[in-house]
Amino acid sequence: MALAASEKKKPRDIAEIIIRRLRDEKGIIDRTDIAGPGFINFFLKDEYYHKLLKQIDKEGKDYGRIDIGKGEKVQVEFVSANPTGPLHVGHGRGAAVGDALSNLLAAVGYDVTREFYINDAGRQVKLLAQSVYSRYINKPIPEDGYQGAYIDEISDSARAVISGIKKGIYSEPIDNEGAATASQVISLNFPNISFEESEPFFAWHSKKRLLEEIRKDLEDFGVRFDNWFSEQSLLDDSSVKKSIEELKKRGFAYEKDDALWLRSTAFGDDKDRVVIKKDGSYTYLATDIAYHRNKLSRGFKKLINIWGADHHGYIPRVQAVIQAFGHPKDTLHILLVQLVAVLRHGKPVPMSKRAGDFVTLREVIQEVGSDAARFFFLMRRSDSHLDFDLELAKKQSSENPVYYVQYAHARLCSVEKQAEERGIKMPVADSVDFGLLKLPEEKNIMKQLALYPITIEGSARALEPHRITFYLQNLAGLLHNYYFHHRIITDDKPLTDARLVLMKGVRQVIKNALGILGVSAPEKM
RNA sequence: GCGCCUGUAGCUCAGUAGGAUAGAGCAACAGCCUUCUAAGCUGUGGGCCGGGGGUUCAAUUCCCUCCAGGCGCACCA
Repeated sequence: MALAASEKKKPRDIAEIIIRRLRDEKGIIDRTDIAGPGFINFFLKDEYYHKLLKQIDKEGKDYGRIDIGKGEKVQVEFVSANPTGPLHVGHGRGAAVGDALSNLLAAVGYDVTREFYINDAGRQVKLLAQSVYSRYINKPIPEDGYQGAYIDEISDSARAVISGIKKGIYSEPIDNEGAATASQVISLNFPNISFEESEPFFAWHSKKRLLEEIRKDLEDFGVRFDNWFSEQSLLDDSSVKKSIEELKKRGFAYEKDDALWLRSTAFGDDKDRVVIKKDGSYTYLATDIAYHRNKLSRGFKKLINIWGADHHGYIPRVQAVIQAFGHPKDTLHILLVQLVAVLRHGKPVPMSKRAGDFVTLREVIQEVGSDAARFFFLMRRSDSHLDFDLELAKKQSSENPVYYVQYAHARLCSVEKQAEERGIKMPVADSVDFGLLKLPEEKNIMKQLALYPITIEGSARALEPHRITFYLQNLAGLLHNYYFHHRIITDDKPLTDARLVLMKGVRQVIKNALGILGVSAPEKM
C-alpha cells in the first residue's frame, strides 16, 4: 500500500508480485493470502511452532534472550534520591522502572551498570543536619527544614552515637569520614553546642542513617545497585573544577556578569545556564556536568537517566552537556517517571516532604508486598499518571493483576507436580509428537510464546518495560482459559506428553518475563 | 505568557515509523467447583479515540487550532 503511489499500481497487484517473488528459505510459510486493501497474511507451518516448543525447552531461562546490545556498556541511573528522608512511592516507581529496564537491557545483550547518584552536597543536606540538630537541642525545626518522625529518630540515634563516642564504646564500624567526626565529637561540648560547630557531625550522621535506610528499602524491594556515586566526591576530588575547565577549553563555557555560564543554547536550550554563581559557589548543574563527564569517561555507550517528571525542564541543559563534551545527543536517554498519586480507600493521600506527611516505599512494601508493588508500577507507561490505591493493591483478588499472572505459574507447577505424582515423567521435547496439539487454544498459546522474544526486543528498543506486563496478562489469560476447558493430564499418553511440554514452555516464559520485571514466580499460592 | 506531558468504555489504562471490524483489566449484570489450585472460567451490555479544521486512497496515530488537567520556566536542589 505504501508502494502504490510510487509504483503506480494497485496495492493488491503489488501484493501479488511480492508473494510471487517471495523466497521461503527456511520453509516455514504454510500459505499466504491477500486481504482487504492489500495486506499480506502469512500463515506459518505447524512445524514452525513445534520447533519453537523444542527451542523453549532447550533454552529454558535463556529463551527470549537475544543479542542486540552486543555487550555494549550501558548505564542506568535511577532513584538518586536526596539522602534527606525515606524513599516515598514516587521513588518506588522509579526504582521498579529502572530495575526492570536494567534487567531488560541485560536480557538483550547489553552490559548494564545500575547506579544511584547520591545528592549529598549542598543546601538540602545542611537543612537536614539543621533539622536534626534542632530536635537534638529540643528547639523547633526551622520553617524550611525537614519534619517528620524520622528526624526524631535520627536525633535519638545521634544522641546515642555521641554518648557512645564519649564513653569510648562506639560500636558501629567507623569509616574514614566517621573517624574524623568521632574525634571532633570528643572535642565538642555536647549538648551545649552551636549548629555551626556541630554541623559536620550532624550532616555526617544524618546522611549515613538515611542512606542505610534507603539502601535497605531498595534491597527489600529487590533492587541492588552496582554503584553508589556521591555528588560530594565530585567536589572533593576537584572533578567539578576540571570539567568546567574542559568546557571552557571547548568553548562552551564563558564568563558574564561575574558568573560562569554554560553555552547550552548552542545545543537548543532556551537560554544559557549559570554554572558558577556570582558569589563563587556552584549551581547544581556544575556537579551534574562533572557527573556526566565522569559517566562518559567510564566508556558507557549509552546513558539512561530516570527522573521524576517534574525535572523535565532540566533535560535540554544536560543534553547540552553531553554534546558539549563531544558526544552525540542520543547517547543520553532521559526517561521521565510521573509522580505517583497515592490513594487510600479511594481518597488521595496528601504528600508533602516538608510536612513529613508522605507514603513511604517501606509502607507500601509492607502493605502490599514487593511483587504487587513492582507489578503495579510497571503496568503503565512510565510517563503516564499513576493512581496507586493501597487498599486495591492489597487485595488478594482478581482485581490485582499480579496474582492473575503468578497464579498461572503456580497452577502449572501444580500440574507438573500432579503428573509426577501419577508417575508421568516430564517427556523429552524431541521425542514428543506436537502434531497432536490441534486445538485452536493450543495454537494461540504457541503463537503467544513465539511473540515473547519480539516483545522483549520491542520493549528494550523503546525502553518501555510496561509492555511486558501486558504480554504476561495476555499469556496468563490464554493459559487460564485453556486450563479451564481442557485437561492436560489425560489417559492418552502421547497427547499428555505434548501438552506437558507446551505447558512447561508457558511456565518457562512466564517465569522469564516475571524475572525481568523483578517479580517472583511462586510455585504455590 | 512560553515550553513539555496527558486527554481512548462507568473507572484505571494499552494501542501511533498512518492501515483491516479500536483492545485489556476492573466495575455492572447472568451463569460455572464429585475432575490437574474458583487468586480461575463462560456470556452480556458498554466507545462521535477531548472539540474543530487540514494532509492522505486511508488518521486514535502526522500538522494547525481550541478546550481541560498535570508539570516545568532560578545565579534552588
